[in-house]
Amino acid sequence: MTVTHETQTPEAVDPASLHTPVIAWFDQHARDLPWRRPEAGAWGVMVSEFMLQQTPVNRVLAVYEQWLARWPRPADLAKEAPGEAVRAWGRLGYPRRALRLHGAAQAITERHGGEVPTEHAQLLALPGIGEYTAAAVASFAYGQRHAVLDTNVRRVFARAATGIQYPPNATTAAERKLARMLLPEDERTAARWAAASMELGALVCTARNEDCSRCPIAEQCAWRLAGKPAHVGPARRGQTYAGTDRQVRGKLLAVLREAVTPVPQSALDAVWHEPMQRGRALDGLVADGLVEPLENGHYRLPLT
DNA sequence: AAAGCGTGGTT
DNA sequence: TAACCAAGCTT
Repeated sequence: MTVTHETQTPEAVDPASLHTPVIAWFDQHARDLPWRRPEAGAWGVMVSEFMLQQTPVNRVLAVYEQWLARWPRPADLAKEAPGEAVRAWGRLGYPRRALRLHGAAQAITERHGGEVPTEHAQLLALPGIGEYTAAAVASFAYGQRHAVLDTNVRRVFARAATGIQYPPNATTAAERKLARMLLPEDERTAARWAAASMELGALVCTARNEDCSRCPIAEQCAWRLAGKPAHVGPARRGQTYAGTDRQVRGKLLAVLREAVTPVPQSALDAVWHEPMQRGRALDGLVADGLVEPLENGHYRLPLT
């Protein structure tokens, strides 16, 4: 049987021997991020998780602060027009996240009395919340015991436990099983471990230019002990962007974000020369609920 | 289940 | 410079 990078058996690792050094390292080196402060609350944690989906911390910080100042509770956002959420989202990218966060705020207001739900299943049922975000909110905001598998943690586990440079493109059952095996039994320790292992991946065990000299578990790292073998397997999915519908959508929505009043078709036509692709992109934005077409041929961010 | 979905900094 | 990378979700 061929052993691929996806089915490779993890080295025998003693979970407990990882928890203590990683958590101790976290105590020393954790960044002071606003959503980690007590006053952030579950809503702050949830907002940060939406914004951090595929978007770097540095770009999120300013928008996060403005967002929480303007909408300090889910109900505050829920009563706004969805277009205001899209506008406030600014240039974070993937603006459908803004729409979903707005929808999640409405659901929280209607179904959960305005409080971010504590149960993983209830979180998972909210728009824009998947496996990772549900676990992250439950763990970071409520101190619960969940395997929190984001790209950072997956990379740390791939290296430290499995001995490979990069995890598979999509999260596998084997990764989930490993994450559950490594999760501390004690709830408080598990929540600490989730944040600590993620931070380790973000600051030290990075995708490129990892710094093993600063790693608290370098001596136990299967990948390092194996001589840091180079990644084998399918290349990571490339994200071509230039000339795609995504780029056109971005340009169209940028015009609408800046506009205070509805925008004429001509203003949108100016952002892209090719009419077919331009029309397809605009139709897509309307279908997604990111843009509202008016009777008079003008467009705006959605009021409802 | 593979593809689509933004944006900008780094290498 | 083109490719890679960044706390994923949805269909």
